Amino acid sequence: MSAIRFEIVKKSGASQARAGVIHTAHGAFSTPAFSTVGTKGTVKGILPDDLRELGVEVALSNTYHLFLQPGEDVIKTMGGLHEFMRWQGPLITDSGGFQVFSLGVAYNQDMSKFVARGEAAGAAPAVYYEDVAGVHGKLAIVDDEGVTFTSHIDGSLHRFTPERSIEIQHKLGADIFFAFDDFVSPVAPEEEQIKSMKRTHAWARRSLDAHSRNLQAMKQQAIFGIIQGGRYPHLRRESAAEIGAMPFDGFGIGGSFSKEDLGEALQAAIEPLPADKPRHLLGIGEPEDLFEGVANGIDMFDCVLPTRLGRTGTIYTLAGKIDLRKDIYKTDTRETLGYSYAYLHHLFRAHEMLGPIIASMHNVRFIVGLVADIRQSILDDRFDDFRADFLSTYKT
RNA sequence: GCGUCGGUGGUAGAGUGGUCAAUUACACCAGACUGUAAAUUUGGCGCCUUCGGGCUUCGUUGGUUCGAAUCCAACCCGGCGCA
Repeated sequence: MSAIRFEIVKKSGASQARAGVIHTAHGAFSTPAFSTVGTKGTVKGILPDDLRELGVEVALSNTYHLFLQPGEDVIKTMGGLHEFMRWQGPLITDSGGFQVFSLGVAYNQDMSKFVARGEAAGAAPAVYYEDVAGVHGKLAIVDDEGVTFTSHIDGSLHRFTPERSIEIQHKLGADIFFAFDDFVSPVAPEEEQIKSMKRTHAWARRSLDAHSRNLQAMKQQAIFGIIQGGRYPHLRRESAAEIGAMPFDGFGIGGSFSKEDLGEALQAAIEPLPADKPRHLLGIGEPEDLFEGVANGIDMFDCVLPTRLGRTGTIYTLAGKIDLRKDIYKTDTRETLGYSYAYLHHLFRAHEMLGPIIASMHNVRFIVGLVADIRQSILDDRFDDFRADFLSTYKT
């Protein structure tokens, strides 16, 4: 039994690309799907009604952030996250595993889930998180049972275990949520990656167990397991085989990648997975990466980039990204959403909040629209052509 | 005319004898951003540079001093007060 139903409508002949529909307790969304990220229960700067008009069908929030503020009990009391944030469509929550990374090993390390071009795995700094937690001002310490962390908001001490993460996610009530996972630096050596991956596997089992003990939640909420394995294809394969054999409703591909081996990592991570369940590539969202993901069989994406870039003045165009704050857009007559680039340029220069709002809306529409076009191209059996066409003019 | 306060890099505004090419903010220029510690953030911002340094700057001119954005004098410009 699963709280969602995944219907595959079309499979591409030439690649692993596929188009489908996922039915949830709060309606359906088409796949490939791009989920906008609303970490704290809001897609920054955009009203739910506007999201819908921009083509958004599904949104993703975060367990860690909502646990800290306002707290899962407040949200449960207010009728659940859908009702609280007034988004009545399909909703996903991330488990907080990523925050273990970003507030733990990656804290103050100028590190993201993507490693710089050419940076080799294994070329890691000489210290790892168990050893340096606290010493280097990390906010999270990981052990096999769970993670102890201090709030980045007020410094208060908390602890997450897989069971606790699931309990919180039950209270939030998203249609789809993720198992609690762990991952390490993209440049950590293999033994660290293995250790972290095994921990993720154990936590996946515990997440599933915790979910299966709540029959009410089982009926309404689906749980996705997360595949780790870093940048080693054989670990990706191993992780996918392990997680893929567990009775999850779908799967997330987590962890870190580099631009060059994204395709290879995805191939290894997806091949062992059951074909009839959806796959979500966590946190990935540049146009070229979306194509790469879909080509390898990804059904769902989420990414902060449309809103983060929009908020800071950069918008997507068919020719590539442009920074509207630059002087050259001062009198640019091109328009988006009915507003000229010149006006947006002015709003950003003047630090008016409408600039980030409109630019975020533009980017969300661009990326969600792109994924919708990708879906159509799969239905029309011309995904590869569409990909080539798009990337021939889009400057990365 | 007399008195008084003041003239610093795009702007505001620190600095009041060496650690000053000159704090800081804003502006400007270039960059970053991939399960959001993010309406964030990094670098540059006199000229030249083999990146060691070199050269010219703090109204103007001259002076004191080993050394001046900082002290003195005259002049120019501005605010205010008195005539």
